[in-house]
Amino acid sequence: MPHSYRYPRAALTVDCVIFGYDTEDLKVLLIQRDSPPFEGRWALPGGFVDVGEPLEEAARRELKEETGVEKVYLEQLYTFGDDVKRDPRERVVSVAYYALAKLSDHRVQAATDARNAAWFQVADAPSLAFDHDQVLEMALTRLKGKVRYQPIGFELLPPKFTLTQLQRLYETLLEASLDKRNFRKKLLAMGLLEELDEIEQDVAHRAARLYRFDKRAYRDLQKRGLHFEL
Amino acid sequence: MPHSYRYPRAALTVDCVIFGYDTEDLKVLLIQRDSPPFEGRWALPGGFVDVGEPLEEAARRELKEETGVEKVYLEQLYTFGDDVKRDPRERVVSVAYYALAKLSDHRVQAATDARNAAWFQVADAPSLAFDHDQVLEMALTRLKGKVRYQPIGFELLPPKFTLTQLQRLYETLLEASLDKRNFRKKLLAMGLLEELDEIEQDVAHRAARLYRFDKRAYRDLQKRGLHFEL
DNA sequence: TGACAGAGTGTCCTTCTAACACTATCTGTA
DNA sequence: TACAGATAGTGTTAGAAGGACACTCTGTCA
Repeated sequence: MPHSYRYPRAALTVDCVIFGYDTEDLKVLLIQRDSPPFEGRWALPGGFVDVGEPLEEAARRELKEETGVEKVYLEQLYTFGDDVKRDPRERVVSVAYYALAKLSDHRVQAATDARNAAWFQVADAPSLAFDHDQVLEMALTRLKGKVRYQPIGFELLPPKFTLTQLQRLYETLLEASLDKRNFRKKLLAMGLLEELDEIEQDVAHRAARLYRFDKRAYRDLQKRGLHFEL
Repeated sequence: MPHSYRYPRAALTVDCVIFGYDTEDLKVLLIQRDSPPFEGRWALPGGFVDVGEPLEEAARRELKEETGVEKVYLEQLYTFGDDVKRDPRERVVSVAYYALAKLSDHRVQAATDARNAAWFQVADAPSLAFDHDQVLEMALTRLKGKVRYQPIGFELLPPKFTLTQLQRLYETLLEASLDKRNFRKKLLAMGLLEELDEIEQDVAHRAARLYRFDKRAYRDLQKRGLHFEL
């Protein structure tokens, strides 16, 4: 049953840039397109928004359908719609979201939707379909900016982590190396970390103490105007 | 000539939050709606995006049509589309832009498009049509956040200004009072201000020296990773 | 038991931040 | 013409935060 409008309308899509961290590298979740345009090329998960569907819900739905990943904290990134030919078929405006996910929590269900989904190292991701290279780059810039003044880094680690893991994560995101003592001093001084009575297991050296992110302290801090600043 | 699609589509609009500063208060540019829905109510300037039109261009066009204001630096704010009933007529997704304009440069052309347009003090703007109260609030939050680490404040002043004017502007935006000596020290140390050989005219007290924003120095700084931070 | 791998820990110097008050200059009026 | 009013302009100091820096501790494995 076709739907008619007095004037032609752009199609509306959502795309998701999902970052994950793997004790080593920053990763991004991609799918392989199974139909034209860009058949076979890798792309960000995403798709068309239903007319009765909230934008963020559409993003979540597509993400789950295409990769099996769910329950991530999505944040709106930007709406891409200045290039009217960004989709070769017709005018498409796309609202991009981004998120941080713990890789450990999100083993990808390959080919849920008859599609291939996989984590790629951000550093050597393939060239993507549509303008998704641009979208990814913007998400990365935003992530790097945001991590400086909001402790979002915690989202990328397992619930219990060592200070060294946390430091490595920040070093990866900020592309800088940080002083161990200063890093610890600063983070502990913020009071956002809860020291646990547990230590790492199964490592071939002295085991490090485990910490947990103290969400309550974080919320309290936020109300009084947080200054995070690494 | 009607246009048909296999699935129903949301309509796409743009809205503009234009801030201006008036040596006293922060203002926002509003229009009065001349037709339903919300006939007679004040709203943000904006309207439907043409299918072949880039988003930002649509925002600029609507802004000019409805208020006469042009040549402002628009930045994308957010895309509102989670409430599917935000427009009572049908599903409408709106991409919001915001901008800073010098009030002196932009005397509003009243009723350009058979509509009333006017600057309102942000503090006592009327309740707006659609979800525009929310949009305005978000723009304000963004502006306040941004002003801390990017010297956007300069956009809101005439090309030549005194340090006191600049300080008042920041005090208005940050809703805080700043120490005169510290403020001057810090701003001058950044090297973004060019001291002119001119002073204020027609004031009933000692005339203050005029300054200009040094865009070249700003661009140079930005490349080396700007730290503005008031 | 010794070599290896990373954990954990303090001090000092420098820089930035915040608090603070008086004199200078111009105008307008008595 | 002088004085009252209004705002311009200007430095110092004390405390806090940031950044540089190196060695000992603890566990594992060969």
